[in-house]
Amino acid sequence: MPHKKLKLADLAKLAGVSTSTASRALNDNPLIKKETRERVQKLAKEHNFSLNAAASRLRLQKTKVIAVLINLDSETEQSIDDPFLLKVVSDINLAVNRQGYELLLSNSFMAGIDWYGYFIDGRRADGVIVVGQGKQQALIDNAAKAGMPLVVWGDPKTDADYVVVGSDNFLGGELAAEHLIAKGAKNPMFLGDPAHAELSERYSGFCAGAERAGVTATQLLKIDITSQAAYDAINHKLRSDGLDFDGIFACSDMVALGAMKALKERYVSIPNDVHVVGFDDIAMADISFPSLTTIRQDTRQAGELLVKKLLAQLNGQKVSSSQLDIALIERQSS
Amino acid sequence: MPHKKLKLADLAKLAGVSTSTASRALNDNPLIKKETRERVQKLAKEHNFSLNAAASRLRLQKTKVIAVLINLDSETEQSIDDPFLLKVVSDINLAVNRQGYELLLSNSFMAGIDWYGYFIDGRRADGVIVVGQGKQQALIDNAAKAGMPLVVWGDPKTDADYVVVGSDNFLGGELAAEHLIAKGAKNPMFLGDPAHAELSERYSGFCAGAERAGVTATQLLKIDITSQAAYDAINHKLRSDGLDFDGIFACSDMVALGAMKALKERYVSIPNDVHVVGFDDIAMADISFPSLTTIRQDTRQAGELLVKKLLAQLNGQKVSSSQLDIALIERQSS
DNA sequence: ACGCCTATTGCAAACGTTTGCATAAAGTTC
DNA sequence: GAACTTTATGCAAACGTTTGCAATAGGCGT
Repeated sequence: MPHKKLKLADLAKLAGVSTSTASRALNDNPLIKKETRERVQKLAKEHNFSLNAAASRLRLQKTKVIAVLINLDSETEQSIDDPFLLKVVSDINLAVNRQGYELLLSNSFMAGIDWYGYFIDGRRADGVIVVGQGKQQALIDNAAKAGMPLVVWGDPKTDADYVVVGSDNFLGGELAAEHLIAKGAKNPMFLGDPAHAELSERYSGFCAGAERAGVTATQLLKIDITSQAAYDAINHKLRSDGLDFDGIFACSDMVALGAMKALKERYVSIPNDVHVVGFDDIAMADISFPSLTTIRQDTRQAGELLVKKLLAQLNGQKVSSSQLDIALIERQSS
Repeated sequence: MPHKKLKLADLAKLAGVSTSTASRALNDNPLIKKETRERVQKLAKEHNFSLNAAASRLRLQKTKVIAVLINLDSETEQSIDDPFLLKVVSDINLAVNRQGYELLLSNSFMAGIDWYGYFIDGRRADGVIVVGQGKQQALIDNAAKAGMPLVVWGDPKTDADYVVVGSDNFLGGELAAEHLIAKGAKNPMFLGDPAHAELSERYSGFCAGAERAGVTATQLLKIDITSQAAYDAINHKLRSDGLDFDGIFACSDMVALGAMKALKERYVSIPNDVHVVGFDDIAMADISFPSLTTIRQDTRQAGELLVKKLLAQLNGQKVSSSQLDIALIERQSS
């Protein structure tokens, strides 16, 4: 069947009206008589008619598209591998769709230097959600200054001109520290890289919480945010320093799991010898053995909020950053 | 700075040429004198000029966009949670970008019933990559019959009118069975749901491999493809049947990890009492303890191939399904 | 000096919508 | 029944590209 493309004019002809009427009918414009509207809509459905989005976007100067820009640190173009990030993207996708928008999945590789030009001037999207603040925020700043509708997933305490949505990382760190110490840890250690905006907050919170609970000397093991790095670092530390810590607050669940593997291989008991707390609450946290105590980030709510704030901006409203609630989920690892 | 949008006509004026010349210059059309081309291009760069994609698409009848359609089984709109699927998407993203295309992330919720109408007639994308055959393939069939440029990630043995790229699932099953038995398993069990096209192949291969290795009686524990379901099912089985198996071939790593958790909680030794083999080789396979022997799927290559085949179709070439190599990665769980 | 070929550029139409404005038909008021 | 309002529809322009064709200029052979 040589399925030939219907354009609005064809549909209008079928319905015996003009294209303007057809257009308005499809948009349920009350200018058009109810019967006419319904007739056109029924016809459209029957013929599987769909508007040419390109033409529509050109005319409307709007795309009904939201771009999600994965902001990776690594210069080397790398695929994302932390399941948590992907979870965030997936939940954003859901929220975007629920609002009737489509999702353009992009990254710094495609968007280049001038995000405003690429997305907005280029009429590829009406607004952008940036996932991951990364270590350098200059490009985000530029885009924001150029007036690009923008929301960033990151640390909401960031003092910047753009809107950030994220968890209360500081509080998460506090909770983790207090929990570890309440469980008996005297020498808790932070595992991660405070160079990241979000992780820096977690680390600060961790130190503050520990101090408040009466532990002044905490360790910091600075590593990349991958399970492999965590595994290697713990192994190395055990070999060189021995077991001079009895609690770990890992900056992410993947990091925690990597650390736990190293501990288990050396027959360090979790939680008896070392208490472990992670961050994120990915699916694996519950499935690992022992299951992982962690700080849960509500990605579902995050997605909703990111999109809501972006759409508000598109509507010309002034919006500000906001923090998501987090919760400590106690499991076997502590 | 009230960054005002440059259109091609403005850029042309700046360069002192007509819009047609400017357009051709940007496309490096040799009709235009080299100097002119370079002058226009330099000017474009300086002013961060970018073409209005909507207008361009309208005129060209091409979008330079590839849609990725996540085909979830569940009627309930659910976010994806298997890290492997997300890995696939991420690698497709990479490959798509490398070809200069953009990626529209979509799903059955947005695309509705008539994929051809939505994506192609609607000028949202030039072609579609469907991730996941799922249990019902009618919609894929319809789209293919309507002539939609299409490649599916699934089981390449599927006898269908559309092009499928996927791993050699049958061989994977065989390798897993042979490996389990070589390691001493007498009563291997398959964990998964053969209703899925891909899993059915894995199961068939598993049975064939076992039989060839001299084990005729294999068990099948039919479960949803989630770690939680695996955990519950193994728990339930241990309680009701006791430990009447000594090898598990799980249809995915997540399933394997869920099963392993149940085993570990009941002090069943892995690999001494039960050998476990998974499928996919997600990051967690290496990080779990004991680390998980598994059949690796090459998602990187998958992404490349999916995109390559789709572009070939767009070029009018006839392409056919193809299989990816897989490999058994031996780790501690066997 | 003329015609012809090549190199470079510009003109104008077309892609398919949406919408301000004009129009036509029908109803209302005095 | 004239003037006016209301209701429903159509006309035509505009969104910003790309490209077939026409046009101009310069070079070259005779």
